Amino acid sequence: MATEGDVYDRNCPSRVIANHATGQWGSLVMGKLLDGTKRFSELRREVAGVSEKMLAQTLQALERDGLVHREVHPVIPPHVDYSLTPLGTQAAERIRGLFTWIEDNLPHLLAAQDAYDARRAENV
Amino acid sequence: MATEGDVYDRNCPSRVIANHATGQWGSLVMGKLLDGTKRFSELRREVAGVSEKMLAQTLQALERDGLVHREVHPVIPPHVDYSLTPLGTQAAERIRGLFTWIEDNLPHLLAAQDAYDARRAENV
DNA sequence: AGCGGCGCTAACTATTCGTAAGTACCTACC
DNA sequence: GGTAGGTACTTACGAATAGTTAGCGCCGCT
Repeated sequence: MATEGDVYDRNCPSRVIANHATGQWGSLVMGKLLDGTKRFSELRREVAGVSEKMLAQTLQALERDGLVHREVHPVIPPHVDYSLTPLGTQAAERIRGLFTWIEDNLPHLLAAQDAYDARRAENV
Repeated sequence: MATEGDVYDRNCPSRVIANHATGQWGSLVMGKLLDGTKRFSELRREVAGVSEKMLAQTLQALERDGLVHREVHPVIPPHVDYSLTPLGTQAAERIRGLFTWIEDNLPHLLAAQDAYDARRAENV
């Protein structure tokens, strides 16, 4: 192995990429793009809560990492398509796996939160 | 389905849990704990770059979500063990999957960054 | 006797993020 | 024909969030 990655090394570039892919907006955008090509404004609407600033910033980071492909159609009004690269698709599948797991196990997770809060309450 | 989770709804509790699990420190901590029970100071050392404040905060969030188990041994000097719950183990496996994928594909990702930077440079 | 390790917490500061507005151009409507 | 709205962003500023430093009480080691 010529290049070795270690996300537990704070100076390893893989750490930065991991932050882009697992960050709040990066992960949600990747997950959405797994459904297919989307326009900027579609993502803005579908990834609820993201601001235009953060969406633009997130997409630029993911594009630089080679996870997202940006295609500009030089028409008026502007039309820009975002899609996953083959590389990005592989990453997105893993992210989506986590999200669906969380969604499927939400009842257990919420129950754990309640139990935790109850324990806290009685120990005061 | 009684309880429905949707990480793309900004008010869904799954969004918060997803942020804990995919956040910079949360994801790294979960990944590390997949190797087995760790003490606070072990995590601090092994998750390079985390501050004590963020580690404590992160562990508390993960504990509340039922992903991490915290066991205090009331001895002096203090001894606290952190481990993954069965629930946390499932989530951590998915996180680890993403990390190892990133580490394995680092050369491709770095190449993509270089290509992107080169494209930017000539278009100036 | 002093230093460092243990697992935190509190106060302060640096960095990041969200909010709101501006850009330049077009379509549709009244 | 003037206003409202949509496209894909960028910029400036206040608010939230993260990192830095210090301290705590107690211990073993030297």
